[in-house]
Amino acid sequence: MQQDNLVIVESPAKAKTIEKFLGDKFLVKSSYGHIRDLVKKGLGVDIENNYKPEYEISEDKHAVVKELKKLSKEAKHVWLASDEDREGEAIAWHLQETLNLDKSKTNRIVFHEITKNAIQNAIKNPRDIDNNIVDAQQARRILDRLVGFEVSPILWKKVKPSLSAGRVQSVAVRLIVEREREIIGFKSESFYKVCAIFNPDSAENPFSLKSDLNVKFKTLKETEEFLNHCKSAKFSISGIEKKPAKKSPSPPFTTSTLQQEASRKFGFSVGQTMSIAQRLYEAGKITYMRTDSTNLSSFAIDSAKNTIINLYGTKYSNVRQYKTKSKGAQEAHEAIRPTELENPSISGTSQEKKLYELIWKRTIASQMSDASLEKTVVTISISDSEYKFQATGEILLFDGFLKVYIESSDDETEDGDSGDLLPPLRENQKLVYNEISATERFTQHPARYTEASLVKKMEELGIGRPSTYAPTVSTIMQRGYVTKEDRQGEQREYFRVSMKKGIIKKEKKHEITGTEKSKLFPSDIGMLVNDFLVENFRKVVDYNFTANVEEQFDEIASGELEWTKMIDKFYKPFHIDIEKSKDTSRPAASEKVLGVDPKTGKQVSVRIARFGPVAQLGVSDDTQSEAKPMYASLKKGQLIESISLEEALKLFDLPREIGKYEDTVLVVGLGRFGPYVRFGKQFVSLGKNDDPYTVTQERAIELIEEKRLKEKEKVIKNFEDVQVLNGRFGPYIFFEGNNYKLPKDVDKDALTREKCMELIEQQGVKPAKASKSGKSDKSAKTTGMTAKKAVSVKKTKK
DNA sequence: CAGTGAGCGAGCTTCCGCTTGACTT
Repeated sequence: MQQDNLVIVESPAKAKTIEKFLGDKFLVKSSYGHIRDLVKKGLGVDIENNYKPEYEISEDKHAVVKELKKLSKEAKHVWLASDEDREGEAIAWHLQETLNLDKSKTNRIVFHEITKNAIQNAIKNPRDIDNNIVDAQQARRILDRLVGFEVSPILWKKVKPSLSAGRVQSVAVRLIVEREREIIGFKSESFYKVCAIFNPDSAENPFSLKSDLNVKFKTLKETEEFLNHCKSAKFSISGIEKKPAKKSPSPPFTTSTLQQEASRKFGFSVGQTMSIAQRLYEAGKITYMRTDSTNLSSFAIDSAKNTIINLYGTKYSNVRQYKTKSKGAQEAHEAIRPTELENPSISGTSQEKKLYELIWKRTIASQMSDASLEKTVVTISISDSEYKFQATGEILLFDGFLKVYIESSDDETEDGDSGDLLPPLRENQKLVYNEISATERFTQHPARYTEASLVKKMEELGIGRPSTYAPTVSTIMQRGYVTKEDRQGEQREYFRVSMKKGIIKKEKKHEITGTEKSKLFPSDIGMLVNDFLVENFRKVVDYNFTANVEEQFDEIASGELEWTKMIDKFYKPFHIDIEKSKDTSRPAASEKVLGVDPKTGKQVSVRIARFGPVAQLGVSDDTQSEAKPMYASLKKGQLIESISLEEALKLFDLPREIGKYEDTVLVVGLGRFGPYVRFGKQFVSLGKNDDPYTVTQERAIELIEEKRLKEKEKVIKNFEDVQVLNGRFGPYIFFEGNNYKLPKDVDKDALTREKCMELIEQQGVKPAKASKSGKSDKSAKTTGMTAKKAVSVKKTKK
């Protein structure tokens, strides 16, 4: 059966919804995003020919294009209904070109909400493709290609193959590198924070009042002087100030704010959040999840209002319109919201439920009344002193939106005690102290980025789009520029001085500081590449570069600027920088001399070598009399930028001998997968709590025996060249470095060598994996396993 | 897995933004 009208949208889920609204004269299909792009191989831009782009149908889109071609030929009218933004306009244009659509029967339509009314309205108000907007997109695309494909090859040559640079990713890396340098350069200072607990001086209405001193002392001496003064001082309330305050809800979610809240509240990575949201979207539970708009449709506002009145009453409802303020927003979609606002929860996995409920709460709260509070500040003066104590209290007069949703914040401040209820107090009331205490605190370095806070920063700078935030974060990790890591904190000493009944007590205490969870750290390569880019392509990695070119794209879109002129103006000087950078020597800072080893007098340096960052003891171009230099890989978490001479020297303490067992030396070392004990040719991992620098012979022997026991249990049958082994996924056959499946119905205990060979032949004999010469059977086994793994990885990639 | 760190130089890598699936171990 053939329909008169073909409507093409970007997303299949959207197509499904729209089809319901349009009736049976309309067939709604999806293009699955862009169908055409610059050629995959080579630059794809003809520089000599006024930057003429060379497009091709994307690899995975041939089937879609074929189907759409057929359907569009059959249809009487084709409606290009891609999103109303730059990319959407380009998608419509590429469709028209690729499908060879007859202009007389093709129209471009857009709608802002997915309702029957809006869509029928759109059909009534068709237009043509706006070529200026298409040109703006082409300029964007071509600029990104020129930057990416001209700078990346320079990195392959100067630093390492397969690296990459781009308008978005390189700035993201720069943010992380520069933040790390701020942290490295940060000098923490300590100060004393003074708190007091007061009681009334008469016993009639007992209470205790917590308060903070309005100054912080720099030294212990000052602090003790102050406490001494307090011994005999008189305290009284010199002021009570009440101030009304209100809090307003945040706007509904965009992609970036959803990623941030899901990260803060549930610890989701940005990729995780997006894939859960994708499932909710496909199930029709929420609106589109890649959006920069905080706008809600009139339908959503109405039904939020009804839901709020039903659940909480009229005084909780407050209809609000939000304006999107992020840079470069294109507003093709609504904010992320539940499709049905009357449903506070849904069925699904626990993650889906959590995310849905978060979206529901945020959306509903955004349409609720302000919370109103009363803040009270009580000032307590001290006789013969300028200093004052202050107690603050907060009373919630009306909860409003807080009934539903409380937003989390990135900087979790240590003292969140500003919301206490104060006891009844009066001016000039006399107080006595119960305890006055001063605790040593430390200034904090700026926080490292999390995935989500990086996205927040990128959005502020207008870098990247909702559809690329998560992929960009994973690209810079894949390239090895940054890693997401946990770090264990360190113990720190601090003082606490307290006074009760005139007696001053000084204590030394301990706390753990510097613990990091899922934070982004730059690698040495990341720092090196960043410095190279900043030095040679300052303009492109400038934080304002995107904002500047966006302004020009807007001018192209409004017809004030020709796209080829804009690109030419950018490319000419850019390409000169490319040529210049080829002449520069290897990026600076590739080697750093730390100093001299006091024991041997040899030079200690660090650099990036073929297998990563290493410390080097000695100089390689020394005279023949010198021995070859020694090398040691840097440990995880150590950076060339910040490693000290002492830390570098310590790396050479391993491997070290710790004794003998069964006439074989025991050597402790640090491998790629952590600390180990080597016993002859066998390697045994150290436990979590074993320190390779202090581990004893006894402990090592214990570990070896443990491993031996495991090995014993591993072998089920041993026919010398063929073995039946117990593996992670159950028993399997091992032969010539390869693993073979053991069918479930075979009794493993009754296996013979012949039966094994039969099973192997059935599965096809795999080529023997040559083991490294001079290795024992056991190590041959392990190398065989990895070799097989590597092969299968390659296969899936193809 | 647990070494290595130099060197011939084939053929490969790479961007940003739109969209979803497709494979198993």
